[in-house]
Amino acid sequence: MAKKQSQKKCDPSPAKLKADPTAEELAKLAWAIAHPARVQIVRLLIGRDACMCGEIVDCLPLAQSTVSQHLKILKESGLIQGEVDGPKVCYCVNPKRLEQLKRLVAGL
Amino acid sequence: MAKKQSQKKCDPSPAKLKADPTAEELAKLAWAIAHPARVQIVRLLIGRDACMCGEIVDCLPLAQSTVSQHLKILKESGLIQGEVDGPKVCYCVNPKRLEQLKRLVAGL
DNA sequence: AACGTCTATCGTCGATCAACGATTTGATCT
DNA sequence: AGATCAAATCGTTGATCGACGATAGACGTT
Repeated sequence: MAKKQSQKKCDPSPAKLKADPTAEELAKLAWAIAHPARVQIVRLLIGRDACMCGEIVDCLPLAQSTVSQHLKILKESGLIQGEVDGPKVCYCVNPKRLEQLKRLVAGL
Repeated sequence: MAKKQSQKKCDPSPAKLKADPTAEELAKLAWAIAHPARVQIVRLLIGRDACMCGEIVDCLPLAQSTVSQHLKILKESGLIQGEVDGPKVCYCVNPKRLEQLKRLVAGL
């Protein structure tokens, strides 16, 4: 008690908690939904199973370019994917990635 | 702002995406763990049930002031709480808030 | 080929984050 | 009181976000 933890470090390795791939993975996925607009987009896609960019723009009080940016962030996280369908792009959620997010959060 | 978007024809019930408190709530909680260091802090607190700030600093490759900032963010999200214990501060997770996060993510 | 539509990207701007060192605050002990 | 240690806050810096308008690219249609 009241002993200075100069020797009793929390981690024996000097690398400390550096090597924690799941922490970065979870942070990355959490970051994807760390904005109300992106949460709504994800929910929209889950509810509709698929949706074009234009529809999403119509559903949100944001400019088209802003929505496109949010979609890009979501795509980079792997939570959603968009396949080109002619002149349009059809977005849908990536179930595996969504499951991974749920698993990581549930495992906290 | 957003005074020019005149209710497009996205959905018969546009109010659905307007007032969406859970989206903001989820975004807020997700934001709290949207950084690897904060994920590690939360895990640390869950694993130890309680932890002093100094211990957390020793566990992370970050300066004390930086850790303190992350703790502040986590505290503001409600995910953790710190009670003053003499000269030190004992941090612990807020189980209710953590449950809420898990529920919101699982409910996606 | 030219046009119109849909989407992505560019450039900009203000606001915020993340990191640090230095300093201040707060509580305990001698 | 004074010394000491723990934690929070201050002030700064560089990087990134979030928003937008404007523009460029891809594709089907005329």
